[in-house]
Amino acid sequence: MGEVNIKKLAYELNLSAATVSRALRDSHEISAETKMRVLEMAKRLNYEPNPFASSLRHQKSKTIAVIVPEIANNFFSLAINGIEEVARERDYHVLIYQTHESSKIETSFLMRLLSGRVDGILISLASEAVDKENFKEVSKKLPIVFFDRVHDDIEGVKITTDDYDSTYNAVQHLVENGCKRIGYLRALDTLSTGKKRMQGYLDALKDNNFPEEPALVMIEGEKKDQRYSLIKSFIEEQKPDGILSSIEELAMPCYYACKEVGLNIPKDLKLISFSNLTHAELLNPSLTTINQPAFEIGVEAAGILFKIFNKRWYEFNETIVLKSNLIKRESTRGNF
Amino acid sequence: MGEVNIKKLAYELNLSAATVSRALRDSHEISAETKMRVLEMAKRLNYEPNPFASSLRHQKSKTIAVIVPEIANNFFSLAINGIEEVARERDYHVLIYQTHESSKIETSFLMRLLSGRVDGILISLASEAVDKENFKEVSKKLPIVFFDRVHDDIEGVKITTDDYDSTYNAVQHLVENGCKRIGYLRALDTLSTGKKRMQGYLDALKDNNFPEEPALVMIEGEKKDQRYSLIKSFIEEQKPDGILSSIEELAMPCYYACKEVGLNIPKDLKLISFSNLTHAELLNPSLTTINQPAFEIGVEAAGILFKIFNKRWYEFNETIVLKSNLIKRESTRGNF
DNA sequence: GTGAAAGCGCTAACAC
DNA sequence: GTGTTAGCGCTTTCAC
Repeated sequence: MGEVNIKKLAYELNLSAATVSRALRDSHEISAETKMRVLEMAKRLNYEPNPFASSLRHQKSKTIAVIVPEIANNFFSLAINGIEEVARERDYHVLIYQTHESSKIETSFLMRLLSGRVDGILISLASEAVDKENFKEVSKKLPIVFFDRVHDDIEGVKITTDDYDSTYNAVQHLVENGCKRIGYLRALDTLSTGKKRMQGYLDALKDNNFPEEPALVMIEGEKKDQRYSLIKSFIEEQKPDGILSSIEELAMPCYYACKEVGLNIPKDLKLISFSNLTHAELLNPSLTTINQPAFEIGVEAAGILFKIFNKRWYEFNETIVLKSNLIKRESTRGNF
Repeated sequence: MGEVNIKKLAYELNLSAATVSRALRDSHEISAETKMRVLEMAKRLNYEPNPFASSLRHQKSKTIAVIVPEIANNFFSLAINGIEEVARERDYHVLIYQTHESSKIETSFLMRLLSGRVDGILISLASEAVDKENFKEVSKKLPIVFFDRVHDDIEGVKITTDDYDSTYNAVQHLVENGCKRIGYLRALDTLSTGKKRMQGYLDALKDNNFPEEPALVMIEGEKKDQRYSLIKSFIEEQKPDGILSSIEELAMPCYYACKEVGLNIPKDLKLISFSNLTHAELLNPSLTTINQPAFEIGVEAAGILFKIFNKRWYEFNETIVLKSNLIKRESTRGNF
């Protein structure tokens, strides 16, 4: 309840509300002197315009929504960081929502946002299978930019990384370092992001004349608390000498499992993973990572959204691909 | 621009807007049948109430603001996670702002929020010296809850951890493991949070009859990119056999510095730090941490804010202290 | 260059 | 139980 409003300013200045409003918006119809007087009074009384009144009037909110699976995640928190910085530059506000990988929650957020609360949406999809129709519905009414976790069947503007190349090159790196049985820890398999990562792995194996061996692909179950035991038995049963993890959350348990099983990384098993751990360097052993430019993805995604605001947004249907970085460290060092 | 509004619904149903509005809010004055009809039509037409209109009417926004130094930080992202979950339960929206430790940016956010855009604020203060007057001004108009990074001179509701005990006990642990020269990496010194951590360190030294030695307290400079070199020379010059770091960001460089200087953790130097690293266990060596209940702090802070909404908020001036956890690992193992 | 009036969508008094 | 009216604060025709 900003108690001082335009009416009050107008009263104090012996002007009409209309004039004050125009002066505040620096309209050319207002004399320099009046503008001065208004601005001064506004400052003196600590006037803050009521955002709801002007949103109601303009049908725009100066607010964007960010929907992510989790905030407490090295990748997403960095991306949000980038988004927030861009938004701040433009005096926009950022609403944040986490889906915890549930498409039901995701959908309910999207529906709620159709009310006009935001001018646009930045979203990284939940891994649970999505309702494509929903997105079509939403994107008819609201500009929406997808980042990192995207789906081919859902049209729209997308910012991703070179997922296919990343896993392809990662496998290549493992092969060069002598791996013969390369396991893959699969995740995000309902999303294009996950499919591309998987395909890069498969194609790289093929190009190296490795036999197809489905058992070397570990499929994550529903429950997150089963990850560790799943990985442990995977390692024990399949005896891979290299593991490529498609998400950071599956790579960490490998460390624990190897310790438990008595395997040495990298002597017995080489490990590489998508990760935005700031201190992958300090792990024991340091982790070879596929490092995604998370901050830049956030900046890019937000940047595109603002571009869309300034044009007719539905003209856009592009996909921008940023490059990830393969950072070689001890976990893949040496040959066998 | 939710094109379907109450007027449209009213028109379709041959009712007045007021009746529709009442039906939607489940008013007791409306007949069961009418309610049914309205609800059905609303669903059929995908009606979403315009949040700005109702905010304007009610002078409340169903939105809270979270102001933190950084989002991409293990502690803050977890806290935000907790906040978001609580907000979601209550159908509230969460705006996010990062100050990058600048009190100027912090102040400008606070001022902008006075417009009524949010019903309350959760804030973790920037380390840069704060303008107390500002907060008094803001908290007159808006409920505000401080968490973790708090300031004694600023009145208000606060959620913190047992900072003094944490450092006191950490020093105790180092002493028990044979440390004779315990260095302290100081940060947040303008805030009570930082002062309490420092005091816990000082008192623990005194209680163990250690001589006062100001040079063993490393004061962080302005520039973050100087952290590493600062720490390196600190270690070389002061030759501490134990280091207590008041923030995670100062502990990580210790690893690099020790490697560079040829010191072994924990054989030559024991290290302990405040940290919410998920995988402190996997560092080389694993890091003994003071683990703050970040998620719970977020939940608690948001919970209190909602309590304040339901009562007369200015009655509150309490401080809630949650306990941190000292998790002993290899970086402080053994005696010399 | 300034003012009066209407309206964005919703809701609460006040009718009946 | 339902309708009429006014107004939240801001902006924008349309007057003058």
